[in-house]
Amino acid sequence: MAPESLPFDPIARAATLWGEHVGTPTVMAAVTSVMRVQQILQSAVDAALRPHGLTFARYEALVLLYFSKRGSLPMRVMGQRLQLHPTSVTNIVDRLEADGLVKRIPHPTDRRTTLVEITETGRERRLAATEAVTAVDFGLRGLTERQTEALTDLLAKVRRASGDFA
Amino acid sequence: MAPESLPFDPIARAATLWGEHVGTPTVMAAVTSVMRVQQILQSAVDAALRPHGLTFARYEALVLLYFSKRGSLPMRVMGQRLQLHPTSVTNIVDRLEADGLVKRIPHPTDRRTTLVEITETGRERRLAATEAVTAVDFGLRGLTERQTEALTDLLAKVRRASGDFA
DNA sequence: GACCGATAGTAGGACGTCCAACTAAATTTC
DNA sequence: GAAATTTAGTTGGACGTCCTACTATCGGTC
Repeated sequence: MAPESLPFDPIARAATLWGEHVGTPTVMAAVTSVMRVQQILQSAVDAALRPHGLTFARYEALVLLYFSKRGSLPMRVMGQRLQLHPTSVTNIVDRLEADGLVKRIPHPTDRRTTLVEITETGRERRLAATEAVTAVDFGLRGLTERQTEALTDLLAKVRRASGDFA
Repeated sequence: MAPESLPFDPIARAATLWGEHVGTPTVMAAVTSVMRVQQILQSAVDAALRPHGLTFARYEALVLLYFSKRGSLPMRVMGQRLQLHPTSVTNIVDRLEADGLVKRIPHPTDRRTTLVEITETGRERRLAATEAVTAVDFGLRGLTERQTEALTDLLAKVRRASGDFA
């Protein structure tokens, strides 16, 4: 979240900061923009979730469990779905569990595996939080449907070139 | 950084996770993509900088000071330029100072203000780090020049709609 | 059936970000 | 000129992310 209103254009800043030193200014402007927009989106969502005692990361985990068939998933699978390091999953589940929104239960056959199950409280919390998140529309109101698709397409190219989509 | 290769497409994931619940699936896909690409870029840059004992945040601060007229700036100005909370600036300057790359000096007329000055060591470190960063080209190799500009334009719309660019 | 590599999860630590609360100093107001 | 307000920066705490290292367990292989 920007700490104050910003009298400085970060794209101009990119040019100032980097000039011809790193790739083309064009590339730097794009990099800076991605970083900045991510920050904007993250802030908007987190602000909407704060009254509900959730962060975006924990909310995503909650949603993931909610839509799972049995309402529970192994931690490993959560990490894959949410693109998170195993230790991050541990962290998030710790906090969700402390709030009573999920609980850890042993896997019936594989004793290495821990299942995380959403609780009734967790389901209620997800519903309330979703309403809050829906209201902000993820801060992407600046784009038309078509432009939103174009943005996704361009980003997909980057991700493909970087070996995302495994 | 993705902890492992990812057998799961986060865009499909967005649809799965959110469905019609939050805005349109189109919007969610874009949000997810922005988040993910930011992560990719951040990881690529940080990996390039790690051998030089820097993170992207600290590197940006170093570059900012390097290109400043006097080689020094008030912390407040650094926060504005880098879009950071004052406490983040304190944190970053603490670490840079501990590494001898910058030093704090009092402002000549305003005793509230602390100036941060890049040291000779800091200048050398910036040079080496910039070479490393240049090599990764910021992970945006998947786009043509024209596409890179298009990406920046789309993101600029989002930022404008969110009150960025103050 | 005993080893041995692969897999699931956790512990501890580093880092960057933010917020709330605080001190010190400058500026504005009356 | 004194009081109130604003501004600059720090401290302490919360959070999410990652990495390295570790334990426990599973599954092949011999």
